[in-house]
Amino acid sequence: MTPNKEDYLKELYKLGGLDHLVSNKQMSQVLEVAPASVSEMLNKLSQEGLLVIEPYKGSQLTPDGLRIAISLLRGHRLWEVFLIRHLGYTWSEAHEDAELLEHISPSRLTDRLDRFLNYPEYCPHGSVIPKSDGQTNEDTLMLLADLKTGDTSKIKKVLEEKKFLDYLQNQGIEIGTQFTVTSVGDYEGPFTLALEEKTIQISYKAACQIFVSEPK
Amino acid sequence: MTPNKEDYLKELYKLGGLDHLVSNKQMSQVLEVAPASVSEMLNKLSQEGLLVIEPYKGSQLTPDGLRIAISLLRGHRLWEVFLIRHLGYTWSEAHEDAELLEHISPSRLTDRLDRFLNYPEYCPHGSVIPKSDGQTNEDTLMLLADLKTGDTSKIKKVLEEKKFLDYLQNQGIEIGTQFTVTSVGDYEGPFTLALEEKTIQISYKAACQIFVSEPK
DNA sequence: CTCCTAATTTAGGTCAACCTAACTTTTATT
DNA sequence: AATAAAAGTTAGGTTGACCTAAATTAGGAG
Repeated sequence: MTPNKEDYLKELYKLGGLDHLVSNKQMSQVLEVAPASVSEMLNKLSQEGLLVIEPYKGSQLTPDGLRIAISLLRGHRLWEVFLIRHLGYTWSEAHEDAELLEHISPSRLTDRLDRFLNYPEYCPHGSVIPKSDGQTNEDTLMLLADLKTGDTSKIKKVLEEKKFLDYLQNQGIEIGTQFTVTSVGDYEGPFTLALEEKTIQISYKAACQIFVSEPK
Repeated sequence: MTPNKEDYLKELYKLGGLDHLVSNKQMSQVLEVAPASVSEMLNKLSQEGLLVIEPYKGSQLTPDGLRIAISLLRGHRLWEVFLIRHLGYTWSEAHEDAELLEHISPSRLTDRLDRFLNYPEYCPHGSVIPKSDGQTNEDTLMLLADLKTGDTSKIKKVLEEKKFLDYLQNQGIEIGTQFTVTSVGDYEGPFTLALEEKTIQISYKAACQIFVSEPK
């Protein structure tokens, strides 16, 4: 299992899990390789029994592939906790270096790291950290984009993408931040949020990448 | 710079530093690749200006190559400190996983790790940890194998090799352990050492892989 | 229901890092 | 100094992961 193949499995999981097939096009976009390269690599991985291909339709992880993907995510998120909690990383820095470190996550290491960090439930960006046995209970969250004016809620999870993370951190948004939606622009217009200390505006696109708890 | 090339530079440094040429044979042994593969790779690295080859004689790092090699060693040793101090690794486990982690050591990460660990001077096996700027003041030590009966000294550094490390740790040898040589076998016979609490015997070969301070 | 477009696959090629086998240079021995 | 052994290099081949270009399939629009 090379770092390369690991990335294919991880992205396949993130894009579809066990729910639905993932197209080669999506894979080629997130992995930034040519579609032909995706076909080729997926064929190898399917021969290894890690995923199943429906030709021209898409592919999906097998239980074996799932196990590997989840352990990568576990490593990634534990490393993020370490980098932010102990080394003073920013959100986006932590994500970047965790992308490298996740490929060095034998269970001997991740299990001990987990203990050292005192078994954190969430990564700094709000994603659930799978347990050592691969178990992972995702919370049911909603998109900020689906809130209405007047709703009050809490930031629970954000998608991990460098520029987006920097943008959020500059705005002062953190996991757990409580806010009230004070206005929602029409036609995918911006959301205005009242935080504890200040009011900020975020684009509709950003609102689609932020998960929040049920509003009250 | 791939992890592969990094390993060539690191081993070249460990085998010869800037002192003397290193033969391809040595390189092929420590890297466990065919001699022909060494020739090929060293050629590439010399084209990149990281080392100089004297055909049929051996090769040596340039200042650029040295810089990379030292930063790898720095990463390796800092990771070892972390693994042992915070994750409860044994000597040999720490060495193994540090071999992987060292290839993920951008200075952003190692410098912060260094600070987190409170700027340790030595790795758990007694090697000096190079500073961020590449500076490294090696202590002058002597081999345990060169001590005479009656000499009293302290363990300062041990070579990092899995089976050897396990052997030492089982014997209760640690960096800083004080001991007195109570007998030296003839013809490369074993050394008998009186530690604080007990007496142990170690082979001549082992005595050649242990560094100690000047006896008093 | 045909046809066009977008997605996918196949074919053929590159590059990095390895290998074995054959050849050359160095060195050590007689 | 001649030559055999050891070390190093060159040549040619393999594998993994990528690429472009060409051929194929799927699915929606008229």
